[in-house]
Amino acid sequence: MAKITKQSENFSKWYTDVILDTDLADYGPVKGTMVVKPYGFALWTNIRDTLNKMIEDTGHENAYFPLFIPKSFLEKEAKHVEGFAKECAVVTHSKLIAEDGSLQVDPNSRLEEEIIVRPTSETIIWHMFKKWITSYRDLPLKINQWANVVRWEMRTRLFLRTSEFLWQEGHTAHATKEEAMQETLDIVEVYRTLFEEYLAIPTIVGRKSNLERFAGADETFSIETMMRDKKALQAGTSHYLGTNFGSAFDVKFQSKDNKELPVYATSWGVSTRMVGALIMVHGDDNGLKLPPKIAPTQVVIIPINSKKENETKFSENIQSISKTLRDMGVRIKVDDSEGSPGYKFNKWELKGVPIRLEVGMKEFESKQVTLCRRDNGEKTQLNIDSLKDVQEILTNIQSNMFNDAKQFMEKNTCTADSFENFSNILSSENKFIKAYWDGSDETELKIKEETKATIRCIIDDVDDNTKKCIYSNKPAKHLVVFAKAY
RNA sequence: CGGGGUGUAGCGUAGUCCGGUUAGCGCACCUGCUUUGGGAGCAGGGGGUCGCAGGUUCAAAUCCUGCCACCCCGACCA
Repeated sequence: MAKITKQSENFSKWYTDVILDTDLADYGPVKGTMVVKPYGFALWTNIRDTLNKMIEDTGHENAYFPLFIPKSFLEKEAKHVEGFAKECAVVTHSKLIAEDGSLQVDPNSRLEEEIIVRPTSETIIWHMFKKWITSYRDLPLKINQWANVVRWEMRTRLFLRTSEFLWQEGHTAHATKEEAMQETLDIVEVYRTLFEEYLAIPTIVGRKSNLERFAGADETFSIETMMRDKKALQAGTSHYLGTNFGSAFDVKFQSKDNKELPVYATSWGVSTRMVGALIMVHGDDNGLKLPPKIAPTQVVIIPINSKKENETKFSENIQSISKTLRDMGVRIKVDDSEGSPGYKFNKWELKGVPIRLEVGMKEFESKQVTLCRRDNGEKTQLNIDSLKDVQEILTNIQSNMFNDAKQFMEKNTCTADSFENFSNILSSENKFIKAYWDGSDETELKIKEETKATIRCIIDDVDDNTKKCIYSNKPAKHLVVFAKAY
């Protein structure tokens, strides 16, 4: 395990170093693909299980739809096609021929209709919804699936943007516009809770501008987060799809009073990108820093008994400490591998384990453990009889990490009253900027061109004429957050 | 696709301009001894079709031709 690049030297390199050195993931052989290694998968699993419970608790059911989508399905919703056409993996043949030890595609096996590897599942799900929805009694239909999707991206980065990624995608169908919009917003709250209470990541929530909206949505809400380099990461989205997919797939239902009515839709998702957010929001020069609630290992115990004194009693002590913690429901690991204590301290700090307990002869004799916190580096002595305090310390670390991140985001969010001021901030400090915007695509594009900052989301609407657009100076329609984004 | 690079052991590299011993070094790995409370030391050891194919030559990692792959910067994006 080599030393990682400092954040201040090269943040991108730091990010990659951390992922590779902590065994979260590795590169796959096909460009843009990623192997999620056991430590990374354990982290993902914890996030997934937490969110899955929240999704089920809000009345959604899990299901699984096919990976393969007929090409014609994607053509049915005009904007959806446009948005995804340029990044689809396409299956065109079904056979290979072995020739002198090499494989050739069999030209005779060409498929009549090409198959798309799903970049998202709206089309296939609405194809099925047509079969399932006929009456008001079938609504609302609230489905979620955990799946992999493929988007053939030009530039990829571990966890943030890979050709294939894991996610959950929720798809719901409703009888009214109001109900669908409420669902869209309810999900935003579910995501916000996941981020703030479990991942300890503060969020900014708002609507997307026309240009940034999901292909096929009438309205997109996004969860925006600030990384340690002050760049924004869109960490989750919830879309109000109106009747776009309902009408594209000809889904209608009969109401109580026997009318034929359109079906309203939502879709929403979060992905393995969350792991990237976790790394970049909390990590420091010593590596990962994982919030206790989702850390694969919450407490690592390092036995230190180099001289192998009193071995039996010593290891009984370690076992008793482990058992006490395990019985409390704490996820622990004892590192009794070979290697120096210093090496292990650094290794587990790098891996972001919230609490390290050092137990050597000193501690053994005084019936104590040395407790070191990953969030602030504090070392304290803890009596063996007070091990139950660990639970409370974990809770404290969790909230401390959230507060740190929140403070960081607030400190690096400002307002701008002129475009000159606006550009200066972006070129010198790279902060989030709250500013007024006239609501036009044109202005948004010009600002992006000149500063590389984009509208992350709309946080408020304006209807009096006193507020002016930061760029055009025309009457403002919205208060928005600008930032450079991943 | 436009611009710029790079391919030598698991990783990082020297050597290429100017062809010439057994392709060198660091990390990692293996063995042994000494160590072990903040990334241990010493000694020994294993691992290479020098991206691929062809050519020039007594001799090619090095020169020539062709191909392939990957990386960085731009448009796309959970």
